[in-house]
Amino acid sequence: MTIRSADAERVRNISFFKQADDPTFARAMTGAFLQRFPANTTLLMEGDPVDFLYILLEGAVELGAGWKSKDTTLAILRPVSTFILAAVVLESDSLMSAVTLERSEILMVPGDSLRRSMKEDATFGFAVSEELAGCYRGLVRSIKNHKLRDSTERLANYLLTQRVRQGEKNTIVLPHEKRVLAALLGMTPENLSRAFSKLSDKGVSVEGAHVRFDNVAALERLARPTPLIDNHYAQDCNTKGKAFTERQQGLLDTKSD
Amino acid sequence: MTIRSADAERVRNISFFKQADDPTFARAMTGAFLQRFPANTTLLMEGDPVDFLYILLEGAVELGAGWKSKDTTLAILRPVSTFILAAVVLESDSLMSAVTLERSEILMVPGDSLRRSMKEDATFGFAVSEELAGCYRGLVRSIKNHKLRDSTERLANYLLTQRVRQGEKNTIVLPHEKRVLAALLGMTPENLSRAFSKLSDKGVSVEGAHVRFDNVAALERLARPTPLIDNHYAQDCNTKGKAFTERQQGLLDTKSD
DNA sequence: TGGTGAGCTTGATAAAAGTCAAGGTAACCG
DNA sequence: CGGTTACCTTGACTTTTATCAAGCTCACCA
Repeated sequence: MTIRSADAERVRNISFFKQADDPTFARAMTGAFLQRFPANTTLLMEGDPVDFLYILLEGAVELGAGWKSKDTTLAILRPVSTFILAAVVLESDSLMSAVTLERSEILMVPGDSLRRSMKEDATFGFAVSEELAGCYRGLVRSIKNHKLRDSTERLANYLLTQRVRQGEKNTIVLPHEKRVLAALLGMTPENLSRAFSKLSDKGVSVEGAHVRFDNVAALERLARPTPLIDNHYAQDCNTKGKAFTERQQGLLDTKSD
Repeated sequence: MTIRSADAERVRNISFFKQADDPTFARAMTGAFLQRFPANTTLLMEGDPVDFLYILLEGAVELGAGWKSKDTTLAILRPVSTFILAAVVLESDSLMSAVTLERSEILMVPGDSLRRSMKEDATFGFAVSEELAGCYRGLVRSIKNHKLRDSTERLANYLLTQRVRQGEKNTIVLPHEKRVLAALLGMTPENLSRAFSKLSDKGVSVEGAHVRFDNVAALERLARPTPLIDNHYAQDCNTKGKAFTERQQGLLDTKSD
């Protein structure tokens, strides 16, 4: 198997592999291999059969979809993220396309291995169910974000989420190009610019990828973040003493399918 | 246990219970009870802790969400459907509210029983994973439907889907009030009316809940249905010889969380 | 050093969807 | 049977978002 042990370690730390014991983990990884892709490589097109679970270890991947000459971005993934887990579980065709945005390293795990491990080890299977449930809830959040908020409100909440993740400082660095950010927030680059200028009222100033907050209270008054939509903490969280992961995802952020 | 055997039979036929053996099924149903609710009863509010898996046996339920005085419908469920499965698996709070639209019968299954069965029986656990994966894909379809199509296109595709499900006849009966249908399709009742009149070009005529199609070809030319968005067959389907269920759902139709 | 191009912004315009107000129809009920 | 009510439709208007067309900035490079 062509996997460096450092990579194996990172994969093991993914929520649903963490709970697997060693033999199950080894069996789930049977036939897995690491592959490197340049930027702008299409990994998967809509409708393609899905043979592997993809685990992004380095780089960035955009999940998208198109219809009648329109295109839309469904999620931008950053390491470490898995994608098309749902299609793997169902042995069905992909509903989205996947394209690298940067040079990326991706671990490809054969669907058969994963499904077999799930069927043999109920604990591991349950962990995958938790992962799928978390992904589902991420999409519910996305839909709420889109249907209940206008573009300026979505941007305001995105900025506040980034601020929390980057340590509650009064400046943040945008992790994507603005056109990518616009796609992620479901608007055109033009409207992203306009949304930023609407937020200057609320003490938001932008210079390149740097955003400064001079009046967080005013921004929060507009944004009204809520745990029922915004998942400020993308890492593991704790409920009833049991650790599990529920990632923010889909149109909001990182990690999908 | 207060469950009629006729109801037990219907529950057993739900995709992910069908695959369970009898002892597992019995264990998953430990402590389950049937409850009747009048119309317009709130079963669950956003943010409520979720203690039960809900299985709708009779009636209709709307799943919705709100923010800042706005409200939106995420799905309309019809029997037999489960809901808030994802929250049950994760033992977390509901991200959506659930309200009966009609007098309804609902089987409430304790979350503990379900989770325990999943952890004890890998086959059952895998079946739940398949269900969650199907739900996830239903939401992906919903998002694509919303982001890639305008309201008239969504209506056109909805009508074609109903036509397939109701037997490819040239008339169908709308299964919901128009205002409910509007919510389901993500538009206002006013715009639903306008969308219907835009479709009169394509041979669509409406009288009350009855819709007639006089030029299906023209309608399809506008609607351009695709299996990557529209799931015409809400029932079980077959892939690689193995039966599994992938329901259409979310904003498109029936069945959720 | 001056050109080239990608990314971003700005303004003008157009399309899509929501809002508000009025009216029509049909079922239900006193 | 007349009146109330819920639902649907229609028209005028507003808001939101997308589109198109310039321009601007800045890094990169011949």
